[in-house]
Amino acid sequence: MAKDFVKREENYSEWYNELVIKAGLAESSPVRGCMVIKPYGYAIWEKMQAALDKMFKDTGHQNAYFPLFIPKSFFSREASHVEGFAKECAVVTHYRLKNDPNGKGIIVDEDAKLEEELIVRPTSETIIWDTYRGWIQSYRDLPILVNQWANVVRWEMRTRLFLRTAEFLWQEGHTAHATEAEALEETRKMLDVYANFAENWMAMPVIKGIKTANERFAGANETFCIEALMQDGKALQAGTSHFLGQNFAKAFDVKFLSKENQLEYVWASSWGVSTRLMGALVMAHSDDNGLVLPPKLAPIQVAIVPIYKTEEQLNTISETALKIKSALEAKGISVKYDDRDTYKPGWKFNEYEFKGVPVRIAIGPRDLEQGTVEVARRDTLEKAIYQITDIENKIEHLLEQIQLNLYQKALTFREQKTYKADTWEEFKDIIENKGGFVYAHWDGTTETEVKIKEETKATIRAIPLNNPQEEGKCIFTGKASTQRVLFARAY
RNA sequence: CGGGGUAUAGCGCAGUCCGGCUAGCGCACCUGCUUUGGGAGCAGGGGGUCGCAGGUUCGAAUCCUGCUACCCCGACCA
Repeated sequence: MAKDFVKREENYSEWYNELVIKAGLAESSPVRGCMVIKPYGYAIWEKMQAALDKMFKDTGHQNAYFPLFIPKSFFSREASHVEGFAKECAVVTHYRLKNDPNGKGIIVDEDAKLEEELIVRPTSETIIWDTYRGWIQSYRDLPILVNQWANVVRWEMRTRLFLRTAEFLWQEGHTAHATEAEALEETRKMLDVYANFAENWMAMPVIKGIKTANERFAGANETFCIEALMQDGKALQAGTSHFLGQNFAKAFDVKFLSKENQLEYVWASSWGVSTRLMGALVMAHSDDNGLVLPPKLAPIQVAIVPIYKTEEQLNTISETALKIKSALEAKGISVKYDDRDTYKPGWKFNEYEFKGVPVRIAIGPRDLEQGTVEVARRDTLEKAIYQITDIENKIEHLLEQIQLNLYQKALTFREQKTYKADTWEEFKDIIENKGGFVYAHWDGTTETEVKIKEETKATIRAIPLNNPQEEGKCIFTGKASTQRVLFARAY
């Protein structure tokens, strides 16, 4: 596969697209902008889900499920929310089809028109807050800490596999609190959960920050985000956590009686990550030989390939291979022993390399004589001879090393691609010619932000948390500024 | 929604300008033999409403009209 595969440097988008398709992660579907997630891709998503779900449960959340369809009127309740999503909603208008009386095919039955159109959810704040009204009367009913795993639909103009599809899978947490401080704390806590997941599971370093008003979620008072840098120097928003204030409580009339017997509006947060993380994972680590998966998210962590000429050889090799397999599995390591005789070893080597399997073990007659195996690691492509004795601990250690190395590699890359710009010329030069993150002073106005975007396609990705304060002048207007913000071109 | 492009086997393409025998090539697939420590070789074989619908013609992948889908660049976005 790698032999007729587009190189990263030649065309990053094409490289990404081919990789996703040829590694068996996903493919586009007959429906505009939609995507089929194939078994291998879904297996990775399931590992992500499992890890995230546990983190949500560990922070006191429960899962629930709300309807796919939202009455149109719900959307207009929160003004900025409807404005933000109106342009990309799929709408259900009828509920029945019939045979075309004029002969062929099937048509919409005009008699089956819905009184009120239904929106296919682009996000669930509205239906959830409508529901929460019935769940909340007193401060004793709070907080509500609920997450839902679901699909949502946003009718985007242009789509890209995983990064932007018309329908995508995600989780959305929706919490309700008695106080502003508690809701804010929840918002920050979940941002930390996301950052932790990105860095420790995906091996992808992220910048935590706050979005500018211009980039804020429609209906939020504050949007927190984690931003990652991809290998082509473009930024990717990997997760968001929103402080919604009392906006949705007011729009859906969700009040509670406080300890002090006062009727008050509920405070809210919402937070989500999506299958976009799959795209991030691919773009963060993979190379010209294909996918590179961090061990913690690899569906197959170790592939064992036998090398043999005769059936007797295969039988003796299998004996050793299966012993190694169960020793590794006893450690919780997922292993595939690939003794298919329909493919040759060289073909299998490339196959597992292309699919990003972190560790490959090859066992041949030579190894059997010497009590060794050949171990190849995907991240560095290095091969080494290991004694079989204590192999499970050595491999376990190696997987940990690979996980750390991938993170370190991505971090080093990001640091190399992070710049400071003090003048407009410098800023434009970096954005145009180098790519990456650029820290620069900004006068704090949306007007300037929009103009910078128009001229350079760079947007403010975030105002980093704990951002050092520093006197300076806006690179665009020259007006006074107190801190640098993070700019980049983004996906 | 604006600008550009493409549509021929599972994938990638040639053929279209200038209509003509049975629509080709590479990869993949199937069978057989030889192979197996980094994508094997040889031989044989299967697979096509040429995007859809009309039209011109003795004859259309090729010319004309209409439609549809997809890709790239913008605007929009996780």
